[in-house]
Amino acid sequence: MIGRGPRGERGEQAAKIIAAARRSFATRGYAATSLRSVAQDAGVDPGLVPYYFRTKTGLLEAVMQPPEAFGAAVAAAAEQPMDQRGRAFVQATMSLWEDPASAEILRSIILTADQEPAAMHRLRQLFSELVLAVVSHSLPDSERTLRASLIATQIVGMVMNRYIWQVGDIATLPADTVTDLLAPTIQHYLADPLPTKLGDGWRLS
Amino acid sequence: MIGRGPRGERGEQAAKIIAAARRSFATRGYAATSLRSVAQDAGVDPGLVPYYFRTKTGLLEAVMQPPEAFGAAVAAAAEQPMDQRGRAFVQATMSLWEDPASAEILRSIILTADQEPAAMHRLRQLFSELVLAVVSHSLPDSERTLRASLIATQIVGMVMNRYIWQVGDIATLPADTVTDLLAPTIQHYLADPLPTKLGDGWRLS
DNA sequence: CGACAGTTTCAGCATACGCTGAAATTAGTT
DNA sequence: AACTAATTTCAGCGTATGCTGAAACTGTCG
Repeated sequence: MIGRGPRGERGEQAAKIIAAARRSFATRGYAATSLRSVAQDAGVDPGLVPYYFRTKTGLLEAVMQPPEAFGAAVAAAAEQPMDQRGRAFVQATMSLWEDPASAEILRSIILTADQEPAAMHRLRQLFSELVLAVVSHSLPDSERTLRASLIATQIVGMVMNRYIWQVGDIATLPADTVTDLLAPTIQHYLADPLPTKLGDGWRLS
Repeated sequence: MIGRGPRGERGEQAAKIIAAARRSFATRGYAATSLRSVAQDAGVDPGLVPYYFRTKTGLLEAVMQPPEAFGAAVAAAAEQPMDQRGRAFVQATMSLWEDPASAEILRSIILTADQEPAAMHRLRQLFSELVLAVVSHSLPDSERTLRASLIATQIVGMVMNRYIWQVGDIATLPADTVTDLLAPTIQHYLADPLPTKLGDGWRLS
């Protein structure tokens, strides 16, 4: 109704679309989100979405692109001395998820991982960027990836229950309490000896 | 082409539809599954789906309805003596997920939980039926639910990485090895003392 | 045989989807 | 002022969606 033609700064409408898409992907999920509804939430003409992002998966990739220094705190925890590293890692992960902007991106990825290869790829990437980095580099590769995978299970489980499903006590406790509860487990996976009887190719000691 | 009218035993077509829907919900997910594609996979006329299940969520509820003695082994683990219960619970959970039929149901629930309230409800129900039952009944309620929630985080994390996303070493290791690796953590959440500094209303000792 | 309830088929409605193409408008450059 | 490139609007194509309604068929029972 206002008329056609450019409006405000370049990329202003695109940013509004990304914000609205993030909100929708993070709540309704990817498949249940339509380009038309995104445009409406963004207060923008529906045609603008394909114009800026070409396809729906194009929009998804823009949504999953994190701002600068996204997991910097988590990566920094990998520099801590070994005996405090478990707790530092949990703490950094919690603060990442307690930030609504970051949580929206991560939720979008998790809720889309089983529908779009791009999201699955992004998830694997975050796994090796953030989790694998925390494990001691001086270990044999097989033990390094195993310990990282164990840590991932505990972190992911906390995330699903607290931030995705909001199920159980873990969802309502204060963040520091959750940190206190999980830090010992992460520290255990990080540095304690693991069960010795492992299958072929997994013998550690 | 064969002609109209009944075919085989009563409920035979309905069963084929449920089986096809389970397969699709467990892989593509709920929103990405169409009633027409389910009918095609089941080798059945599209009109039969609304006929037997009325709505798409009706079909979902049928899909989520487990066969008899679904989590019996897991529930039975709750009867074990306390010092072996952690390992028994992990073992039972693993065998539930290693069974393809059960895994299909559970995958359907997990992939749908964030899109349909019915699936979320079913998830919470499984949580209290299976996980809460394993914690000692002689504890104060607040500690009981907290320990159950901690166990849920570790189990859910393993499930997501191994059975849903198939990411990391945990996805490829033999089931018994995974059991060996996780049992100590579950046992810890089950019976070991928890950090004493907990927030208001959560002081344990 | 004839009524009858239960099942299968089929046509289709109303709506929504992702995406395209072209026209209309703007802002910036010369 | 003329020209150009980028942006916004809008109409709509082709396809798919969940679901409905009625007709055609089957098997069972009187």
